[in-house]
Amino acid sequence: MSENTSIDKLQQQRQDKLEKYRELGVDPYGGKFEGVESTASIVGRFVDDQEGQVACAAGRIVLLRDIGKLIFITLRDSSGTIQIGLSKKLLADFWDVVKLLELGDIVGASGDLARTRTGEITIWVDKLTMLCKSLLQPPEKFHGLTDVDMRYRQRYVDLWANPEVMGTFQKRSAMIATIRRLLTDKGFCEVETPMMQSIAGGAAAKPFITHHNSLNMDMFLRISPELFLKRLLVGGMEKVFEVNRNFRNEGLSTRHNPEFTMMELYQAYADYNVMMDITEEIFCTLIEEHCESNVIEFGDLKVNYAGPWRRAKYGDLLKEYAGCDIDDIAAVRAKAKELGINDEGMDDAIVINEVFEETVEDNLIDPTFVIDYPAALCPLTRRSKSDPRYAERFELFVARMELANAYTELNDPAVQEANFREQLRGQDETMATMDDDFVNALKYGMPPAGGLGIGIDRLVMLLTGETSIRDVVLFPLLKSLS
RNA sequence: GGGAGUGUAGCUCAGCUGGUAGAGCAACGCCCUUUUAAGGCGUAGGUCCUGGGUUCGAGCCCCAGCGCUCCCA
Repeated sequence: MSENTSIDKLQQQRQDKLEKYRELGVDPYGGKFEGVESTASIVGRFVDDQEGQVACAAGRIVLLRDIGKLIFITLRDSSGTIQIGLSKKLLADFWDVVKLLELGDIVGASGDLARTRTGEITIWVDKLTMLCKSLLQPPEKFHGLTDVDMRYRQRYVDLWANPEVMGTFQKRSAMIATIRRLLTDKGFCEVETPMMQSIAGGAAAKPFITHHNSLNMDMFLRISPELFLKRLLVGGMEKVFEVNRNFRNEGLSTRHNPEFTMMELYQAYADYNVMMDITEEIFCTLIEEHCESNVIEFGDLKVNYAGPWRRAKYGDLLKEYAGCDIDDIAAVRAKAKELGINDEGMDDAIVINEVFEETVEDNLIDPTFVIDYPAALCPLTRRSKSDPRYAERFELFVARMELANAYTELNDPAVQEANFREQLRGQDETMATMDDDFVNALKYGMPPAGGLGIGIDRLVMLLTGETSIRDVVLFPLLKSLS
C-alpha cells in the first residue's frame, strides 16, 4: 500500500494514545470481562423512578459527546445501544484515562442506571474497563459506511457502522435455526455430505476445480449434494436434510453468488406433493416467527405469502402467458421466433423452456408452484404415471425468482442410467463423467421419495427485503484488490 | 460480453462555462457537569482512480485502462 501521510497522522495519534494508556498502567487490550448484559436487555428491564438499579455493558464507542467534566458515550453491542455517562466526580482518579477514549474503542462500563434530564436511559459509570483500543478511524458517525464495495470488503466495519446490517444477518441466523428446528421436529436427520467430489453431479452447472496433492487427483467443489443425499435414502435414512454451500462457476449478479447456501431434504415414501406442503410450511413458519406481515415488499414488488399458494401446471402457464399449447411444437417455435429466440438446432424441450422463461417467469410474483415439467428437462425426476411426457417436478417462483426445486425422485436404475447418458451427450469433458456408483446404489434399491431444495440466500433476501444477494451473504465473492 | 452511472480529505459529499481544491463529520488545541448527529472559537489534513492527449492553463474536455454500482445477455 502506498504511504499516505494523513492516514499515518491519524493512526499515529491513536497509537500515541495507546502508549499513553500503558504509561497510565492500563492495558489497552483488556482481557476477560465478566457480568456483561446486552444493551437491549438493560434498556428493556429499566423501570422508571426506582432506585438501586445497576447495569454492566460492554461495546464499541459509536458516539461521544464531551461536555468537559462530563462525557456521554453511546455504546453499541450486537443487540443495540445504550448511553453511558462518565462524570469527573465519579471517576476522578481515572479521569486521565477517560479523557483518552475516542470513537471506535471498546470498553466495559458498570454503574447505576438512571434517566438523564432529556430522558435517556444511562449507565452512570463508577467502573470503566478499557477492553480494546481502536487504531483506525471509524466511518462517519451519521451516514455510516456507504461505499458498497468497502462495506463488503470490510464487513467487520459495516456490521457496527450500519446497525441494520447486523439485524439482517441476525435474522438470517434465526431463520436457518427455525428451519433446522422445524425439520428436526418432523424427524429429519441433519447430515453433511462431501463438498469435494470427484464427480460433480446432481445439477447442470459448471463446477470449480481443485486438486488433492497427495492423491494427485483433481476434484470438484460440489454443485449439489443431491446424489449423496439419495445414497443415504438407499442406506436407510428415511428423512434427511443438509444445509450447506454449493459452488457454481458462473457469473456474479444481484441474485447469484458463486458459493451459495442450499437446504436440501429427502423424504422416503413421499412425492412432490408432500414437498410442496413442506415448502409452504417452512415459509409460513418463517414468516410467522420472523416477519411482521405476510405481505412483504421486495424492491418495487409487494409479495403476498398468504396460503394456500397457487399450484399451476407448466403447460397451463405457457398457455396463459405465451398463448401457445405445449403440445403444439410448431406454435411454440413460432412464438420463440416472435420473441427473437434462435431455435435452430434446439431440442423441442429446450425451446419450450426458453419460451417459458421469456413469457411466464416475469409474471410470477406471489409464490407459485410451477408443476409438471417436460420430462426432458428433468433427468433425475420420476415421470408422471398418468402422462410420461411430464415429470413430477415443481419449481417455486417468488418475485420472479426461482426459490425452490423439488421432485418425486427417480428410483429406477435403468431409467436413471439412460438419463445420465442422455445428459452427458454434448457436455464438455470436464463434467462428462458417469456416476456409476450412484446407479449402483439405485440397484440396491432406493425407496420412492420426494426431494426438495430451497435456496437459503434468496429466501433470506425475500423475507428481509434485501434485493441483492450480497446483502445477505456476510462475505460475498469480490475481485481481489491486487 | 453489451449499456448506463460512478471514482475528489480517514468517512459522507459539493465543485458553475476549463482559471490557485471546498463543506460537514472525524482528528488536533482551547472552553463547557445532563448531552442526543451536543455546542462555541481556532488549527491541520489532498497522487482530484491510473496513463496519455488537447490547452497558456485540466478535478472539469478527449482517448485508453482499472475499480465499483445498476440494468441487460
